[in-house]
Amino acid sequence: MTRLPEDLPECMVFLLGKAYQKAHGDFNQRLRPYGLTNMQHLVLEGLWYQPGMTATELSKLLILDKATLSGVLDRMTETGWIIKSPDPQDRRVQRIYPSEDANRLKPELIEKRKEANLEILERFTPEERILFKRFLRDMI
Amino acid sequence: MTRLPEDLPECMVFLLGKAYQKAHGDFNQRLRPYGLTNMQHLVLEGLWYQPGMTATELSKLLILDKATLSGVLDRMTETGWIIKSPDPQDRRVQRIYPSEDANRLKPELIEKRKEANLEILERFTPEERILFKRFLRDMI
DNA sequence: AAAAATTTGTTCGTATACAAAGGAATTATC
DNA sequence: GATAATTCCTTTGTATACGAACAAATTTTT
Repeated sequence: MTRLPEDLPECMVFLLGKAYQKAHGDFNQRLRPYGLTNMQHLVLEGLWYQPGMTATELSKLLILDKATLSGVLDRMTETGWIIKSPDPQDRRVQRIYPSEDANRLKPELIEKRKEANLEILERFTPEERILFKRFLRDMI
Repeated sequence: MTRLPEDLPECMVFLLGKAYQKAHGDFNQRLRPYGLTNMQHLVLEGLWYQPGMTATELSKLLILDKATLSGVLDRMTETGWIIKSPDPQDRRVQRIYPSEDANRLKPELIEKRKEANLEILERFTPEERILFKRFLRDMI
């Protein structure tokens, strides 16, 4: 079995990518039974925090490209997770709300994210958890 | 301006994703003049480490889905960064090599990754850098 | 109020990502 | 030594990602 080039385990882009790949994949597995993706779950969290946001507001909140979000919202409308309703003040804008079905599943779905988060953090000590999160936040 | 839901800055999947998004985007900017992507650069690093690897070996080394790698290698062959040559022992296998053009740019390209890495790390103290990398490696 | 600039959201093009299925070649098993 | 199991890689289908260009609507400027 080939080993890693000496530098790769030192390269932050690589390390961040692989750590995210792992966390992202695990969380997606957890969401699979619901037919939701990580990204779609994230959108719901945003909308539960503040229902009726516009796509632009959501994309700023979640640090997402508006072109990416556009597709995500399309699929979520298609599958009934969210509802778009036109803004009477500004005809360019659509206000976005979680659907009733989504709201019904809210406690369960929030719980899933907490589980996924704990699974990641449990290998670290409480001090390490604080530090790790601080490092990541400092990058954003 | 909307603020983040209280939990998002605590969610590791979110934090890892955004930190990676940032690092990945910055590195891609640096590589843009060469017409290379982060992923393609990574493939070259793998091949410089051990030329003649098969796609399967590369995908294990770089922790990549083989289906994803297949497309990346196609594009890199198309643009002349790598060369595929059939293995005489096993007709299923293609051995992959960096092209002459790629080798010529090797020092310059390696330097780019180092620069990107430093840009990320310079905001942390030496002790923090060690810790941060350890945390990320522990996740993989 | 007409022209210019900006904002909102979509569409297009390209590049990952990965599950699942498939074709071709090789190896293992009986 | 023929069948089964495995391996290598590609293809298909769906979901991000994001730059760039765009139409429609709104705001700003003059």
